[in-house]
Amino acid sequence: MNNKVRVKKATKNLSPKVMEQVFSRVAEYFSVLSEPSRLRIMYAVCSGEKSVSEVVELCGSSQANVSRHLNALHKAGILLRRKEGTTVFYSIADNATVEMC
Amino acid sequence: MNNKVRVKKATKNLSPKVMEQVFSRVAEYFSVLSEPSRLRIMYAVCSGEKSVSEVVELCGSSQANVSRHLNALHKAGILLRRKEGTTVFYSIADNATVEMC
DNA sequence: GTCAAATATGCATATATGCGCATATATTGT
DNA sequence: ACAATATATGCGCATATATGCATATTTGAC
Repeated sequence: MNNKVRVKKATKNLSPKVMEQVFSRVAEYFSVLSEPSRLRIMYAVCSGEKSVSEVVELCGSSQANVSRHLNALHKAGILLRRKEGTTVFYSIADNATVEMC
Repeated sequence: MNNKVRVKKATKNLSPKVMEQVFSRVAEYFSVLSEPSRLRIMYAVCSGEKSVSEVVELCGSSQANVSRHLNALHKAGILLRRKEGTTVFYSIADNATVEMC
């Protein structure tokens, strides 16, 4: 099945309003991945669950920045979050994201 | 092969400097796809080659904006460009990009 | 309660970028 | 050469966001 048919099938039942919402969501998703700093963080985390301070060590960015970026990646559903005492661990939610990058 | 091993294999021979360049390129690629207006244009074009004015009709944005966005998508290697007289046609360069969206 | 460690957040600033507007450029037909 | 059409681009503005700095918040140990 060619691409034209595939996309048509996938979107034929969507109203223009819904299409706009889809565009917004997809754009937001890509937006989170559109910065080298966050990709560096993704690279640090994709080898296994890491705490914020571990990512700070690996990436060399400031703690404040890493915390913000990890939060953004988490809110976008790209990273999972696990709290253990005062430490917060982040890990890849879906390997497909890493494959894509 | 799990993701950790895959990424390690894919990056083990890359120096930190090269890694940074990779991050920059990937980020730039995602950046182009991180706006609803450009995704709308992608959706217009993914059903088949379209001229600039056709995309303007389909998207409802201004001619200037559409032209800029098409140019950006072309420079990122996401769209192909074909000139015929005064008309410029754009088309999807790689279906994988559409699949991804 | 107090202290220390880990993480998150408020604020100011610098940079980037999308958009509207007007205009430039290129190509075809007369 | 001139006009008409299609496309591209320069400019200014408004908005978004990454970063550094300081500080707040949360949790565990004593």
